[in-house]
Amino acid sequence: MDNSSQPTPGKPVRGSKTGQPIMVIFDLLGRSWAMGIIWHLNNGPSTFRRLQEYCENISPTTLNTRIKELTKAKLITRTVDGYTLTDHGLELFKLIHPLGKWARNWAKNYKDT
Amino acid sequence: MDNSSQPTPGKPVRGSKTGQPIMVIFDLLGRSWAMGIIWHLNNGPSTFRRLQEYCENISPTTLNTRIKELTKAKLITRTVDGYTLTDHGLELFKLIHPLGKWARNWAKNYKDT
DNA sequence: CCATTTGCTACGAATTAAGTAGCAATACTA
DNA sequence: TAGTATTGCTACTTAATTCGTAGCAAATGG
Repeated sequence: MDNSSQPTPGKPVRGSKTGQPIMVIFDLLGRSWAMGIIWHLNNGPSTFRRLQEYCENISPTTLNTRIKELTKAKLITRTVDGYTLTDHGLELFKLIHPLGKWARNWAKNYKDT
Repeated sequence: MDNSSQPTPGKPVRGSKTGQPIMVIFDLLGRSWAMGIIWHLNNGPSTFRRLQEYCENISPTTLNTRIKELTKAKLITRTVDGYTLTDHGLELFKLIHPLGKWARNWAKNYKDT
């Protein structure tokens, strides 16, 4: 399979020719559905089809691509129960978790104006 | 200008037909360079050209598109000194700031295996 | 004035994502 | 144990996004 666009630390990515970790993560997470997949997997392991339902309207092509990228990045893995967050993935989830509450407040103000 | 793909709370976005705030934010930030722009603007106001330098290799087309989206979302704004984070944008930056340290650790383990 | 710098826009090419169909492998059922 | 359903994809075509380069109008500087 083509591996060329897998954001890897130390290799050129969007935002950093030298592959700074934060830019690697931004490149990885800054792709369609990536953060949503991590968000949903926090609720426990999911099969491919279930993940497809959770992410409304995601195409199998894109889901499969994201799964492979996130797996190579060791943020998710596949178990007998389905796809699940790794320890790294869970840590990452915990970091982005506060976005949920913040986003609700942001949305409220968005409407106000 | 075309407004149709501006992720807006309450309107269908990638990941949520009903436009849940967190999915709106994921749609907004899950586009190329979006998080990188916010990251760089934390260092203070930047002109268009300077932002272009900070974000290595970003095309003016994409930068301009992202700027418009983030401006409509009230995360950034334009002042006499250049583009800068709004209060909302600064809050958001503070939330994603820990990703920097985490990413460095993640990258370390990435190499280890 | 005249030269720079700035903030873009235009536009074609390349890359990424969407959408739909369907198939091979596994799990379940009668 | 043969038949049925479910799962995890792949194939393929079309649509949308992003890139890359050129360059121009407006503001700024000398």
